[in-house]
Amino acid sequence: IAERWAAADVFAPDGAGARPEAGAEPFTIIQPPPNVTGSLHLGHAQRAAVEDLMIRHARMTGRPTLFLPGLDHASIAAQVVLDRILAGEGESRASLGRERYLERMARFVEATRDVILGQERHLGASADWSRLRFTMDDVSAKAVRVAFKTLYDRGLAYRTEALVNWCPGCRTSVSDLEVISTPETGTLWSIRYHVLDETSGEPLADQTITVATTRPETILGDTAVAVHPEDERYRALLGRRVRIPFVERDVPIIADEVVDRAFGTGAVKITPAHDHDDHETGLRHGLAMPTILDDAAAIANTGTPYDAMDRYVARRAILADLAARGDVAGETEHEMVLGRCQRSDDVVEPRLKTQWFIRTEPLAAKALAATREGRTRIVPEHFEKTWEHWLTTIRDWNVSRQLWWGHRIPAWYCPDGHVTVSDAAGGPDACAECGRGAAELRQDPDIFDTWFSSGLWPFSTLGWPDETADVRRFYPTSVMETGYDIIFFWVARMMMLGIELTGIEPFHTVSLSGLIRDPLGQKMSKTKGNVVDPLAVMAESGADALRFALIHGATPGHDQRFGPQKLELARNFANKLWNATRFVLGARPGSIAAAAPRPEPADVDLGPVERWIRSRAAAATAAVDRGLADYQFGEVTRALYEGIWSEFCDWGIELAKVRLADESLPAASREATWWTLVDALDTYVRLLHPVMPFVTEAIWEALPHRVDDPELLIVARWPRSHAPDAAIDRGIGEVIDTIVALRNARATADVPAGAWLEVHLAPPAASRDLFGQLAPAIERLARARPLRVTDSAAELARPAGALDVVLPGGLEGSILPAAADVDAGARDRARLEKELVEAEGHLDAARARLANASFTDKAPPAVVAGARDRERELTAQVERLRERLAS
RNA sequence: GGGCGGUUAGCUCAGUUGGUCAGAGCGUCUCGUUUACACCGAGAAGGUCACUGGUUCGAGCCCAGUACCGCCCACCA
Repeated sequence: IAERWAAADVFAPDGAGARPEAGAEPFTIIQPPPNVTGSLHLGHAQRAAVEDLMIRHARMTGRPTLFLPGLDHASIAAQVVLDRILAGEGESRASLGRERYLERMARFVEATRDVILGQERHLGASADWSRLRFTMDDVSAKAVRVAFKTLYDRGLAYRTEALVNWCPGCRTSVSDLEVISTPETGTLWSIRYHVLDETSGEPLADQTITVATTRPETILGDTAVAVHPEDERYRALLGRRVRIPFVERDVPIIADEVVDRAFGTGAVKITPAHDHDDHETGLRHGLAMPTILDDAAAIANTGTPYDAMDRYVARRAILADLAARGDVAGETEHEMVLGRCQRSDDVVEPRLKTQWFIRTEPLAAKALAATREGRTRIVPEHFEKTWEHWLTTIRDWNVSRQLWWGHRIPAWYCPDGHVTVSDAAGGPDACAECGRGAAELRQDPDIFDTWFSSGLWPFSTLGWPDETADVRRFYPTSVMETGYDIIFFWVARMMMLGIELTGIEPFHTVSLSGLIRDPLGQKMSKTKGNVVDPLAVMAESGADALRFALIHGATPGHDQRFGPQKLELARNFANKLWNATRFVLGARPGSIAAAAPRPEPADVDLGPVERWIRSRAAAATAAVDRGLADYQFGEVTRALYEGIWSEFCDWGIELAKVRLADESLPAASREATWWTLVDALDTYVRLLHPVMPFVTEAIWEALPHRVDDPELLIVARWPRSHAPDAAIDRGIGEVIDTIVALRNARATADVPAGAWLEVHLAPPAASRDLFGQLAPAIERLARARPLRVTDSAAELARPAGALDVVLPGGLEGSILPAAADVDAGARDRARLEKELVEAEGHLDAARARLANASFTDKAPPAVVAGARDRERELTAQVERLRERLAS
């Protein structure tokens, strides 16, 4: 089927088969391009299902739709994966070198991209594959260069020495978002620093100041000890100096308000190059900032024996040596928060580095304005608070990565240290400041944070910065759909960069889905071994079932547990629809030729059942439209499940069967019934297509079409919504309630299900005709034969043992027992008694409500009228039940 | 330390303008006749909608507070 779609050229916005309506506004969806690091998981499948649902719906409404597929180079994630593979081959980043490493990466990516794209196609994603884009392709590369240069020219990108988050495992800096705060129990050591004698300048054996630290190895980088300015305990020591052990550095005791007197000893060692607070303190006091850790987080440049030791090895050694000197004053267990690398889980070290940053405050302000002023809407709404909070407390974004796989930062440095940022593919011709030739310039070895290029995705994929036709037509885009877990990483960056660089919000709606969890509610992860492979699921249950299950269980922004039961529900549903189709196709009256064109059945030939079937299909259309408009896709599938199964199959088809089989009716009537079934099925199949594209396309192929229908359902027109027929809905509703009540009575009385019993019904006057017309259907569905519809309850035949049915609408019935089973009525008495108790309860409540003057005064008239009706119905029902029980 | 979300039938969850809203699927218990479907059909049992107050004629639905659970953000050594 997917091949037929492709052959018909329906995926492109203006594909030959896509049939966009002239003048219709384009609909563009932004999907997160999956990482090229491996294969897709259920989260991707959910994303793709939801996105494809929106795209298919838009396409069916005649809009030119752009669903642009893509892949993200995922620099750090990809490197972590490749490094692991290389390790298995006995190689490493270092052993290969930059060039060969990148070649190896290209081969790796080539292999995984085919896997990923295959999975997306398998799912039925109706993307325009001819536009497949990659965040590392030439167009993206140009967008990255131009974006960066623009930001630089506007003073929004700057290079500075600052404390960055350094991951020793990945050997790169990472952004604040990639540092995961992890609560851990550590140790807080108290360490004595010896105060210097003011005259000799030598440390005093007996005068010390005790500092508290969780990282003793950073002692080697200490350049001060700080106390609170108003701390009486240390006032006398202010201005004195202490000697830092091992490095034998003499440093001042300074006063700074950052110190919390109540914490630890109230004195804190200051390591400006390896701690954020200390760095600030160091800047305030003009302290030296020696770096004592190398890229691998081993001690370096201290001139001590600890050099080259790993940070934790050094920590133990230093503690032991301090203890030997008698300078460890104590240690206590300490609950603290450690920053760990999102990718490698290594403890991140703050380090001083000269790197590139994006000034985020002005960008964030614009993004906030966009959501506050409603130009971009976030669904579900409550994420706006999270959004607000993050964007109002945002810090500058470190975009330099000391990795190889990614976009090289287009900044060149001349021997004099001048910076030249260029967006030219070949780099600058000369230093922007001193004019030195390109040969003397050296390009920054670093690459960009992978999210920098992802942040340009909505427009870089359309050809920006060039003024392409695609940019003009499809930008800004319509809906950005993704999981809420990357709202900061990706969504916020797209908004910030998009508004700054293009002057307009990149999309009008941000639709955030929840995460897929395993049946126990745990996050799926490879280490837990609870990851589900979408391909395996599809092999077992089909792509349609997977899509339905993923969409059915979801509420916007909320996680869902996913397991086999949900899949089974979906698969059964597809099966049900398939079987219903088989029935409809097989029930074609002989008077209709197999290839007959589909007529609009004439109103005169429609009976109540046919009108009801149409009405319910209309109701389903309205419900689906509502769900789609609100991004409540779970509501869409619920409406379809209910409409197709509980209404169309359970009642529509069953009621229609009677007329189809009735040879006494004119052929036109039976034909109208069949065409009505076809029509309803057609509507349901169209409505369901965005969720379950494959079965519906297959069913559609087998259905008779209208003259203006296209070959393929994927581009068939979305059903027009019209109001349900309230009168027929109410009437058939009564019939259904009656049949259920008759079945109920039969079951509770233990009358064999297969037995035909004589039934007398006295429907309310308004429904008498309808019951008369539907008598054959009631007969069949309630197994009531003969069935007599009488004008009043008084005429009901009620021999001994009759089963009684009393409905709220004023309807009564009797089921006459077989002669051999006169006790049936007695067995059924309990049911009637229970019904009486329930009805009385409801009646009491209704009366109490109406007795309340403030209710009748203040409630809307329609509500009061409804309550009156209900009271009347209940009163009648209670009376009749009492009579029946009394007789 | 802030913020957000959740708490509805044994399980998984719907319930968006407060007025038949107490629901669905699975599971459980009965029973299966009518050739679309046993991946099915019919019937049934099962909930003081976490708790406490408040607003209202009326509250799963709005407000305040409490208790658990989960998530996000957070540079206190």
